[in-house]
Amino acid sequence: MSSDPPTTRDRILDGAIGLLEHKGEKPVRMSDIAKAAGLSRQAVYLNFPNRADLLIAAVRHLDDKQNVDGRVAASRAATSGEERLSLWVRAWGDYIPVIHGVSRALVAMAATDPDARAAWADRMDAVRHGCAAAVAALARDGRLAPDLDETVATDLLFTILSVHGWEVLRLERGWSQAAYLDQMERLARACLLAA
Amino acid sequence: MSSDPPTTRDRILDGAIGLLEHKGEKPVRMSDIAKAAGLSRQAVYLNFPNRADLLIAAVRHLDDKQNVDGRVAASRAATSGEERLSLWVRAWGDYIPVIHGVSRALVAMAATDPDARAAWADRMDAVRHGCAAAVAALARDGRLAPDLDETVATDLLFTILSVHGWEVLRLERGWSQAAYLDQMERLARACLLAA
DNA sequence: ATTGAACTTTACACTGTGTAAAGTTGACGC
DNA sequence: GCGTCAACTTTACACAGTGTAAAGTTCAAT
Repeated sequence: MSSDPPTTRDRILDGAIGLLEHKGEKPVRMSDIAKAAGLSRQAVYLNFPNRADLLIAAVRHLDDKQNVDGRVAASRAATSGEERLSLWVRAWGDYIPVIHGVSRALVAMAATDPDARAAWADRMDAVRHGCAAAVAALARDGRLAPDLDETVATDLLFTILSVHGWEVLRLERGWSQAAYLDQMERLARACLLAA
Repeated sequence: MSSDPPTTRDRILDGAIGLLEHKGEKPVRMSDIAKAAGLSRQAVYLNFPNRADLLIAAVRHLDDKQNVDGRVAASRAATSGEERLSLWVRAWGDYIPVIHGVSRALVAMAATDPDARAAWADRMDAVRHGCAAAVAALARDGRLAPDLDETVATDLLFTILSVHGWEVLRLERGWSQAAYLDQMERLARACLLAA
């Protein structure tokens, strides 16, 4: 079952993802990715028109391999709004480490490339939808803080759960993933729940 | 009083800051900065060894012109810990729009340039100190949430008050500065204060 | 034996940074 | 008026990284 050798395309994407995950200091170049996939630089351009498209494909590749949909489905199964909020915070919080490497590269690329910008905006929109759904579930239960409008609450939750925040706490401040998740859940509840 | 014509150095820095403030799409190049200052590209290199140093100087220049110390001093004058937290959130929150343009450029530069990385880390450290002082004041008053260690509380406040968060809410989500400040104050209180 | 796809090799155009050096300009001292 | 010094311009080039172009290799399938 699926023991076929991976396609060149997949080898490139897996190589790129690997490099971006453990990347230090220097940005990952097309030639680095080629080397990681055991190809010439030109062969990479036979599979992807440019760096932006490669990075965008890498994100989608990760989503497939890591089953984002499945992860998120768990939070949709929640019975109460509060439970849904917790599950969502943890589902997304646990997905951040997975996409973090590629995300960094894509965000950096977004500074110069409109396609990269659009692709990242698109993904962040999906995350915002997850936040909106959690907030809506809270509101339905009458558990949303009364002075919070649903849109504002969604924006707040979305901001709290930013990849950037994860990077600061986890990588710069040295928090464990468990501590990160606990505090984000606590923060989300403190900020959104009615007293 | 101080009606001397500005030095070339200052004209370069002011020009760079202006460009970075209203920058759209494309990154600001050395030649753009030169043009803004009414100089040749080479003249810029007579004043700054490289782009990273120019950006770092621009941040410091802004600090001087905008009197960071004065702004922060207000929060130090607070009598209660709670007041200090509010004043700090607002002082820093109101400074973010000022440095935001240069900050973006410096952070982007940090991806490739160790000096830029160090300069930005240094500034963020200063902000963290402001957060730590506010948290310490709360703790002194016994108003810090009992399940929060001072370090964790500082990290949380620091993350909440990230430039990135401001960008998301203010620029992407279209919040007003007043709404941003109100919600950040509310968030900080919800997250840090004892019930 | 031929073909075609996947790949390599070589080479080059382009952008932006940074270096190098010779030439211009104008204020100031004498 | 003359030199000179600093601030600047102009021209030119090295370098990295992306992306394009095209000719050559390899090998499996037909």
